[in-house]
Amino acid sequence: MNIVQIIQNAVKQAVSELYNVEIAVNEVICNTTRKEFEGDYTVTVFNFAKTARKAPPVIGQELGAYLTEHVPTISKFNVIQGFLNLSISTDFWTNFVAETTKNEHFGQSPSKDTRVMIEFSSPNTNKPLHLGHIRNILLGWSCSKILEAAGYDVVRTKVVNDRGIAICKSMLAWQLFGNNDTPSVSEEKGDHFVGKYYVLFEGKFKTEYAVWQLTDTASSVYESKKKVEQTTEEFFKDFKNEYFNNYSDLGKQAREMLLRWEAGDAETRELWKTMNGWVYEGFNETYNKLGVHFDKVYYESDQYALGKDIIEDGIKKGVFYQKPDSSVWIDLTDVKLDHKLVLRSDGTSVYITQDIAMARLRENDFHARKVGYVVADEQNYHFQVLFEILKKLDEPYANGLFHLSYGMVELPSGKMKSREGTVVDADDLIEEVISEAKNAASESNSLDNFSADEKADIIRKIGMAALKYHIVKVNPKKRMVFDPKESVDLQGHTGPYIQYAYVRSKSVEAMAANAGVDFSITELPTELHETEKSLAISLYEFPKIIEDAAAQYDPSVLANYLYEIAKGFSKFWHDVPVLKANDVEKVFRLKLAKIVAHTLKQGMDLLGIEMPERM
RNA sequence: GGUUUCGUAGCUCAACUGGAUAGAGCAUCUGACUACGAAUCAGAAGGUUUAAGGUUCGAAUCCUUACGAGACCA
Repeated sequence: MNIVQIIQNAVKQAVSELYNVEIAVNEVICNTTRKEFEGDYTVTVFNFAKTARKAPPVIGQELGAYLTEHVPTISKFNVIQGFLNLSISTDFWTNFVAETTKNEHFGQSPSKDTRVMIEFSSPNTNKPLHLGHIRNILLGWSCSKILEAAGYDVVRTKVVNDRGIAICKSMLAWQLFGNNDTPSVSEEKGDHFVGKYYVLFEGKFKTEYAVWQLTDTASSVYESKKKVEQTTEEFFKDFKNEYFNNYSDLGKQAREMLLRWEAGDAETRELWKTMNGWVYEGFNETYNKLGVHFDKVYYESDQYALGKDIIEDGIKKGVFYQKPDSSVWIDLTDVKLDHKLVLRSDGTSVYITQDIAMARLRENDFHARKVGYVVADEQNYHFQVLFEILKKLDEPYANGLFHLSYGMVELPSGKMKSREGTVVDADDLIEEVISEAKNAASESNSLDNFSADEKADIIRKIGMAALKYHIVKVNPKKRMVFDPKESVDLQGHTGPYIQYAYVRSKSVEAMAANAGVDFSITELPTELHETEKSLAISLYEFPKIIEDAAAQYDPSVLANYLYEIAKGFSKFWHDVPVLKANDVEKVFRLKLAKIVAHTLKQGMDLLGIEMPERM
């Protein structure tokens, strides 16, 4: 049992015995003591003051006396106002360090016997990945790793949005203007290549639209449909979609292509396969650079027509109802949501229908009892609705659904807008952080002894750590402002700072081994330096931090914790000598350094960040 | 218009979910490399937690209102 739980249980016991009041264990507030006070853990006793009918300081004294008597690891206590500060005996911490060095799996929880599926990334095939996708991918990946460490059996999936009008636009533009060009001929990454044609389509369409606006047809449309006080400019801005659907030649061609695709036209399907193939090659390259992979990829094209049987099933169960125009709806007013359309009157499905179908498909494949979707918070409402519907349909995994909702990424200049060309491309960004790491490395000579390949690999790890840590340290729920310049910072609260602490801890270990330190010494120090103790206390929390991060689906909890450890170690490094200490202290401090190294490496791995052995 | 999330140092983020004097990093200023590695450490300065009320032993955190920003739904 964890020391905090021991204290909580003992307090519960004490309150029951001393005051005849029954409280729940989790009502006992027990935190680490702030550093300006003496003690390791602090119990807040105000809560019991009312029911026990005594002044908080008195209760503190009485509880303190009880705890030091009944819990052997508590050596002494002091009371300030309603705060009971408890000191844990030194040998508890030294033993913790000695035992943990033997535990190669420190931080890994035992199996929870539960499968969890986590869906992330889920890109469209018409444009390359950008900064927003990077946040999604890093969150999804690190959550999946953290859940694994917390004892879950994790399945990673993505759903590729590979069909629809958007990809038809790219296909059409390539057909019309591509001259049979290919990514390999033009030496472009496949996803960028296809994205280029999407942009090209939009450009051509815009020109076509502008020309049309000068025609008589356009004028008469404007005159007959304009709202009061609406300028031509405003009107045509709003009218764009309608123009695309009803007047545009390019729009007509794109829609015809979509119809041919849906009809299964061989030539169209062939082109579609080829172009999506290029995109996947490009995506995979980016996924590899980010160090992520998936266990199962689903394609929207495989299942977009599914879901109708589910609708019928739902109508039979009385979950859905049909209107006279034969459209199908669900009434969610009982959970404070609206009536929601699940099947159009023409029998075509809507987004949510496909999501229901997808959920069932994956249930058949994996039987996961927890299912998470990593999707930006603009879709909060959508997932609320989806989850309610799945609950009403009584799906077996319905109670384990969660939406890992994250805030959008903004630039210092505001939102990213593809139209204004302010989108930060994923591949560009990766390249940039690595080249920045290279600049920094060239200023020091610490990498001089390495081969060019080794050097490049270390620099890549440092650059990627800067980028990934910068993103993953922010609470997912919050919108974040991303300044590309800051993402390549290598000092302070950053990934490379943590890597540096790790590298130093490994280097002391190596030096100790070279110096022939006698590791067989089992004697432990009887007193601890302040920085040793606070480091030990922090390290002790590692398993709990992983559990917390897993429970909240929040990697930033772990990221910030690892920074604390690295910081604690850096201070320790400066404050206390290791190799020059006496034998008992030397061996103990090396053990402490070993646990730091283990914790940092494991922890960063859960964030998807690699550690260099030297830097 | 309705629903909803958010507002913390100049900037980017924390605050153990209601606990002690709101903490870090960057930027600014000052110290520490002939030292187990200076991508480091120590220190200074920086705050009426958007504003006003309320709840209580105790509020950045909960409630109400206003202002500001974002998202979704028609």
